[in-house]
Amino acid sequence: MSLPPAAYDPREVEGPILESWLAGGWYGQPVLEGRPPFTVVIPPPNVTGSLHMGHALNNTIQDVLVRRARMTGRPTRWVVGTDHAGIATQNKVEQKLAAEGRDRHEIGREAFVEACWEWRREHGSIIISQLKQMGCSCDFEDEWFTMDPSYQKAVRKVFVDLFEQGLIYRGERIINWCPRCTTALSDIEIEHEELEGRLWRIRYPLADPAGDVDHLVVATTRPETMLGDTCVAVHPDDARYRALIGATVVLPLVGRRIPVVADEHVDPSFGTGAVKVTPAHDPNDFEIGERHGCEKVNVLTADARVTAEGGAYEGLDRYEARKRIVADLEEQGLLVSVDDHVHSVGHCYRCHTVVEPWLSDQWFVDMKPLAAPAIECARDGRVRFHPARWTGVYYHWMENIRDWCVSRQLWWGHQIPVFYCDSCGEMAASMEDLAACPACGGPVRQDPDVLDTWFSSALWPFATLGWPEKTPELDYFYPTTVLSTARDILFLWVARMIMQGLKFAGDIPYAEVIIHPTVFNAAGKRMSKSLGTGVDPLDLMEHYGADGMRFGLMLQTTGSQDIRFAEEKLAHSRNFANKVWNASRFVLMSLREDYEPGPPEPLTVADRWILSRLADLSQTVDVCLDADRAREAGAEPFQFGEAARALYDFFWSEFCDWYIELAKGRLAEGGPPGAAARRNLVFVLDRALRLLHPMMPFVTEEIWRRLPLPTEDRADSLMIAEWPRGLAHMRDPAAEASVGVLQELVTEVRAIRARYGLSPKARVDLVVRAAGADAALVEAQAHYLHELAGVGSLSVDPAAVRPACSAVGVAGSFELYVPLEGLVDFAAERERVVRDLGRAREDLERLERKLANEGYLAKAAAEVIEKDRAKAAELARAVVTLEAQAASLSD
RNA sequence: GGGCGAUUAACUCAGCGGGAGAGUGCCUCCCUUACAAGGAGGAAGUCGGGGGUUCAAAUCCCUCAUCGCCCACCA
Repeated sequence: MSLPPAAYDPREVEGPILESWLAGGWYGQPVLEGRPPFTVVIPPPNVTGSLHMGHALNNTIQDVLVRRARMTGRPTRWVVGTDHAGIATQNKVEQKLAAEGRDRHEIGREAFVEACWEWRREHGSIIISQLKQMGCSCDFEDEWFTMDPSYQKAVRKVFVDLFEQGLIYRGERIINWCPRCTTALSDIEIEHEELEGRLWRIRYPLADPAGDVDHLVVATTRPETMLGDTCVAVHPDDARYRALIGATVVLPLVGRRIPVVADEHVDPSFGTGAVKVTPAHDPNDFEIGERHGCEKVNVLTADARVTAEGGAYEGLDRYEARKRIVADLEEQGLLVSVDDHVHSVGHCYRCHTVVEPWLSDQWFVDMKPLAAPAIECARDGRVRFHPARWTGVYYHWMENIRDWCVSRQLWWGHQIPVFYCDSCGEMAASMEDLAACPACGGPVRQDPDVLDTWFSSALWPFATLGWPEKTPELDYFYPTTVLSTARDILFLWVARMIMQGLKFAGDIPYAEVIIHPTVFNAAGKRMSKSLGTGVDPLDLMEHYGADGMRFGLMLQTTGSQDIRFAEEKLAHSRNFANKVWNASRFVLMSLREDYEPGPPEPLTVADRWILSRLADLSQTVDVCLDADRAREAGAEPFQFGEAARALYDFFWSEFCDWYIELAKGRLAEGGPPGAAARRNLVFVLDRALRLLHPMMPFVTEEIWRRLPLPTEDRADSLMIAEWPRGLAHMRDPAAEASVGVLQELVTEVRAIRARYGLSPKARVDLVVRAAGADAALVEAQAHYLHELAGVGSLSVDPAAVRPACSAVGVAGSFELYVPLEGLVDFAAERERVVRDLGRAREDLERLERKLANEGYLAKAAAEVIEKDRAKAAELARAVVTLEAQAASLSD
């Protein structure tokens, strides 16, 4: 066998591994009755999208869970696909047309929709291939799109059922209107931003002056809407205006005579206490208008220009109209004052244009009946959020839910399956397209609007398993196991999936919801392609490997709200992959021709120690990644960062830095000790690779194949090898304690060597003062001290005194001396010893005070007290030792 | 207006009732036949301020400050 390269090169390795995985048929697994499935649905990325850091993080999380579950033997299904993304896609295609000098109205609806499909064919697979590149083990054989024919059927069925049950209705309401996208938006598609605006105070003259009162003053942040004012409202108890209730004012610039009405909604303390009411352009004003029977005058067109109702201002853009109106009012002496005023302004979440509250006919879903069971399933614990604090956010939204405006004035999307008859006025929702009116047989036309994209994505967990058909997959894989997603779509998507799942699939869509941190850039800004503040995951994979990126992300995934991502953070993950590669290379190269696979042989304390540490690691990883195991252990589930850290520390610090180094001597010796060391190296490495695989699939798979360890279980791929279990019996606290002592001794001797700049080849003698069992413990480790600390002769003596010309050290409760003829800087040694002595005395005093405290002795846990006593005893010995050393050095 | 989160070593962040940790960076030494993308050693923090609970607080409670996010019919 040729020697594998010393450096792991992801660029060379990942491609072929990926090919073999895709060809292997392991990604999506079939129904296997009798075994619990593990199902995840991917949050479907927009077809227009390409991989960003949020996807990289979220899909790493999902893949870690899916890969682990697959190894435990659960049939796994990770449903993948893309979202048609109504507005986003329509905007892209419109931009493309614009670049060609055309627009959608010119080519017509049919051709436009075809252009969208064309876009999808060209761009839709980009993000899917990027997921593959990351190593995501989705079921790519079963890729979904939210506009697939069967998916369209599911969407239509949900609409028709809701319609027939009276849960969908059409109505004229104030909705959020994006004048650039020219469509309605739901409330949660609006992004509010605090902006510095103005508060204008405007004089409205009374039609019939009463005494010396000939006007009142209203305050507004949007003066242009005055064109549509149909009354002025004051609070009924406001003494300033009581006499004016019922009076008539003449609307400036327009001349319309409008009443002054009394309404409880008015806050007398804001502005002037008198509100101009524009029922067609403000939700509150709409309500007031309804209560007082006021006219609704729409003064803005779909693209936010003034309508004919605006008289002289007709055709002006809303902001131009504002300027002109303010100027005209000022000229007429009706502008009382202008003040700065900070208020929050809604923007379109797709194009960031300021939205207009606008009166129009739209379709709404009655949400309260759907919300009730969705609240219930979280209350009774069937659905759990992680971190748990999101549960409260979810309740708050659900309990204050408002009806959902689901119609969009777009062409790309699921067209609303409602047919209107112009002859008899019939309105019918239908699963099949209607050619004639079911009531009168007259001609019908279909509603031209499409449904909110989120209406269809809400069905994702069951529509992708075949619903409304009763498929075996739906029966087996639904409800899904875990959903992992970003917090910004908790309401837009997650909450609605829960409502629709309960309503239509008859069960919750998933039991566990992971709300992962948001990825920000190093400056703490949201990563955004358009702003150029993002990091491209593809570049990261190029430089650090898919494993480096994945592991780096996992290390940073803690319970915190966000991740400030800086590229440098990935370097040590890439190095870690290389470390794993080299450790494996070492273990494999140390094996002999005659190696026979078999169970581990815990021959020495070092063997027992590493096996114990491995058992601990296995437990930690399971508790961090498996919700059931976490609950058994009373721990918070889904601790990706903690699992990654445990893997990293175990592999690098414990396995590489200590165990391999401890084993080297025996490997060179050969014989039964060497054979045992090989068995243990193979066993521990094998299990560690399995535990690492979900987070670092490529390097571990490459090792599995290229450096095949001779173990019993040799699956074709590490991906389907067995997940380690049943290691708990290897726990060995005594071995862990012994190796702890050894580590302290070695570290202390190394520190002495470093202090005096001894060459790595130079041997030193070591004198340790210890008695009884302690002495035996140290003596038993003579050869390790030899190998790891360059100790030549070791002498353990209960009455040892400092040899002349020796450096001194303390390791735990051991006092040790290293004779260094002619080398020792006594002044420096003394200074160090005195410093250590000071610290030890302080620590000891603090502990003694604590141990003398009656409250502490009465109330603290027995094991805590025991631990402190042991610690105090050790410190007391250290103080004695250091005092003696200090004294001996002062001669 | 309501709510949530953050504030720990120069930087980025873990830890969240009983010994202040990691990575990066920095200093010293070492190319020791797994790995220089490495090894060994080291310096570095009154855990944002102030109260409180407790035998014991970075960790729980209150409060203040700063930063970030979410929700809300803030004319």
